[in-house]
Amino acid sequence: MRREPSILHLDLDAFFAAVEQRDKPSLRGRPVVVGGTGGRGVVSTASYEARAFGARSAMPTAEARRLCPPGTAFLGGRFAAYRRTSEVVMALLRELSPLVEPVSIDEAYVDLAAGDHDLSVPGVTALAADLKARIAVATGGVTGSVGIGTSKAVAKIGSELDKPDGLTVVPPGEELAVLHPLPVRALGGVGPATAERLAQIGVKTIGDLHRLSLVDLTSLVGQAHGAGLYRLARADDDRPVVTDREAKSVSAEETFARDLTDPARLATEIEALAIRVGSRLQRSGTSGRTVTLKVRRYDFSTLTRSQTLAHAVDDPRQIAEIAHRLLGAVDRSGGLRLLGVGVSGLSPYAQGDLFAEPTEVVEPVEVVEPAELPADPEPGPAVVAWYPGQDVVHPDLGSGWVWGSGLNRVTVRFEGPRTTPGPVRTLAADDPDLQPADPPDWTP
DNA sequence: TCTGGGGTCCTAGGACCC
DNA sequence: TCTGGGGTCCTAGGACCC
Repeated sequence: MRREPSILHLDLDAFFAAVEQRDKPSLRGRPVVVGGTGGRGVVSTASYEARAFGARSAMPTAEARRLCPPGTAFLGGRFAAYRRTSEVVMALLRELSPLVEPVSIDEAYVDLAAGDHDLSVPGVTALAADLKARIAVATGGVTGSVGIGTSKAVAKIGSELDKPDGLTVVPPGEELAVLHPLPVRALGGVGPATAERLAQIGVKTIGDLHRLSLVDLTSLVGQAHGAGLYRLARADDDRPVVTDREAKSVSAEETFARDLTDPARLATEIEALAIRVGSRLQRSGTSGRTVTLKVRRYDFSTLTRSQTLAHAVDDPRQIAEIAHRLLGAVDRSGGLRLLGVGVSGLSPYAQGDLFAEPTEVVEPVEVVEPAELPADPEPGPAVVAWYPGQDVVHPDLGSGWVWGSGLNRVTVRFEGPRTTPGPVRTLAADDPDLQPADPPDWTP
């Protein structure tokens, strides 16, 4: 725990749904559910309007459909748009400090002590308010909740306290007063199973947890977990903000619309998964020694089978061959609902070739520097609001997304053939040919 | 038309080595 | 003759996170 509130946690509010509402004005103010739209889909994100009807993350989409009224939008998701919007936000965070730890596409920690900031409570409060305003402008209205405190755990809990669009600074010395009334579930690492175990001995709040001895806690939930919770209940958390971590495993899995029994179909699916995993390994210049097959049966029982090899692999054919052999040893009667293939035990460089250089991934990009363009007159009202990351279409130039925008110009990167990034073009912001793209998969 | 997909970390038992 | 213990690797499963 630090003496100053120098760790910031940002959590974007209902992020996927917020991006959809930004890009499709007709969705604003209405319930929006983003996630799997098929029969076995689950909800990734529900907008706050949808949450009012009970829709929640991880809920089966079928249940969300029952809960939400007609007119609710159920969307499959546009991950490229989310990633681009996320990058805009992460770039703003990196302006605050070089120490930014993205936790996921919509969440990050920032170590403000590594930047040049006034770390008093009023100082960081003003900083957070300014950050939130800049995020809203840069993303076209996506909001985030910020928590600031003397540790990661306190910052994270702070960001949860005032959602959405929240701002909570926990002053040094007040950590326990903030933590102790909260349910144990508020602590990172306390899920349904741990909460249930704690509830059985009458522990409901973090304050209750504080009264448990280390021995009681570890005997209840295990050595590492118990020791971790013992410290968290005391706001004793010195985990650093880490900018990038090496991946430890790469995997792909698929739930089928109907359970599969046909051996040929299963073999095809394994090959497809192995190609997804292998190509990602090759793109990142890694390979791994352990191949894992995951199987979920018709009754939702789930098992894994793995094999560790003498050498690391990244070749989809080899991965598929091992996964297929592992599948041969599991009971497939009754049908399989899901198959997954993963590779772990990763090491840099492929296939045990010690002298190979990592494959350089070259993205062909043709960029027209926006700097060559005339500057915008200042100040003045924007003609049209364009937002970085926004999907757009142009009758002659095709589909693309907004790279940057000024008061009366907009820079768009148009998609090239297939997935090759196309050229960047700058257009007048009021060009009538340029239109926001409608999000696909729109089901009223 | 119940329950996704991509991860991380921990535990526990057995094999094997010293 | 009898009886160890520690460390590491592998496998499988489970909890948890977003």
